[in-house]
Amino acid sequence: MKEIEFYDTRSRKQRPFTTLKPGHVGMYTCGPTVYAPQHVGNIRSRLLPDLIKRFLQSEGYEVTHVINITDVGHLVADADVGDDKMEVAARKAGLSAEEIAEKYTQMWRDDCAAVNCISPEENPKATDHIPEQIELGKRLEERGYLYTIADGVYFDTSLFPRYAELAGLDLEGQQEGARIGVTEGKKNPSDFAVWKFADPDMKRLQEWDSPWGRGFPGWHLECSAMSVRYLGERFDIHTAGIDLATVHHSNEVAQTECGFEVHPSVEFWMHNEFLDMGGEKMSKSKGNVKTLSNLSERGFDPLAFRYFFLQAHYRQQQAYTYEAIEAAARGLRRLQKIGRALELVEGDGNPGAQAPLKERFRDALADDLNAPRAMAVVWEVARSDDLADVDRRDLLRCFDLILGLRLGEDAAAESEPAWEQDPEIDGLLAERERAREVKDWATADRIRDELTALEVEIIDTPEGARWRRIAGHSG
RNA sequence: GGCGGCGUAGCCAAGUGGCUAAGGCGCGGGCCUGCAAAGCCCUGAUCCCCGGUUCGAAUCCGGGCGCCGCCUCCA
Repeated sequence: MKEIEFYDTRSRKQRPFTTLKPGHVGMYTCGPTVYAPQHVGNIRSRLLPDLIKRFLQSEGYEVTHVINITDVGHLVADADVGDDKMEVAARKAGLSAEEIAEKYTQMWRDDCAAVNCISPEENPKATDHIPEQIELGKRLEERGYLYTIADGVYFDTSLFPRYAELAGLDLEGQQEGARIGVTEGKKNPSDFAVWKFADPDMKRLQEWDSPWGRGFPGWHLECSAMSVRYLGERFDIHTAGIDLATVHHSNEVAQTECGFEVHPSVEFWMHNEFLDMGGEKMSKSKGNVKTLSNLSERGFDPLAFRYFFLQAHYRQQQAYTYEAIEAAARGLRRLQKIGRALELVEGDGNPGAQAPLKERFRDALADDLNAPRAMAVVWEVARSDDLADVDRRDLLRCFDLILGLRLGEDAAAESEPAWEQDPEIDGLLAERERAREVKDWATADRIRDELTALEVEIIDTPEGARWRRIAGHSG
């Protein structure tokens, strides 16, 4: 049994996992901005905390997981005052910001359920916590960290010596405005808005009164305010995509640690790497597979994405290709078949025989969640000739508590997709059946070829011939 | 300009100083099946290039080449 170790972005190393409160883990995850459907990269960022949670639960920890819903803000660019992702989406759809948020929040939750994520204990919305955010802003103001300029109230990062620590920034070397316009009046390039003033000429759908005037909170404020509200001023794990580490999380740390005078506010910063889309920008016009529903439309089980996720280490960029997803779907299906067949085995297993495999699986995950290594153990069990079936069954059950691949699911409930019917095709099939009865294989094969040309696949079963459409591979 | 990551068999991907370089998918071969599907078995790499350290390197160091990400309220 190895000690559990996780890589922590702040200390830039893998170190033994410890908790602030014995047996309990507080974990915060930066959740979705709900103005559009989530893409597969977002889902990867959702699967990381789910893996952490399942693993730690299997280790006996009680995990309180909080994922926020960002349903306000997000300026598209400084140049476009008032152009805000929520607002733009709402305007386009002719809906209110709340309706847009509701729609995409639900879509996100459906996606999470489709990849079998355990629901978080708390799933707070930013707009439901405006008072908490204002309260934190006031604390920062009282402690002298804020200053006001034309478009809002800003945090002076030069007053927080540890500002560059999390992201390992070289503030001197940063090129302000390298990718975005400079905001007039900021004291330091890294300063960020805690509260933005509403543009008097542009009525926003979402704005609130505050001690600093009417406006809306800076994006970073919500995560500080809500993590403290639900997990306390200090908690154990904070997860998100790696892109958020540099700016968002540096700012979050600044707010929480300055506002509440604590350090460190987060024990383990765990960031997942991006999917490598091969330099190809995801776009609907290109028909690139990029959302979970796109996968479903192509006939893939959404859990194939979960399997795909488990095949690579979370801190490595993972190449996202059609081929890889197809391979994952196939691997998943085979594993599920094995798991389901083993569920029919009766009897008790032998814990002694299971122990070594269990330990290797567990130790792989204890080593900064090395899921690919754990999966190798899973396959070893799935295909083992040495283990008794009861032991293979028990082991896969145990593993699947963490994998979440529904390996032992009731075969009858899931089973094969329903066999299809169609007068024309059924007619050809009947003709083929007659040919087969008289062993006229030439005719039977000719009909098979005809149907194959129509993208129809014939499967002979003990109950007779069945058919189904071959999943499309276009795009 | 600053910061970070990667380059291992056709594809995805573990391994980061020393057993025969995990695992999945595909390809090929075989078994089974009239054929096919499913299933089962077998099968493949000396680790981007060059130089160095070492008894010994995919694994450490230096130099190339190539790819990707962050520095934007992008996962």
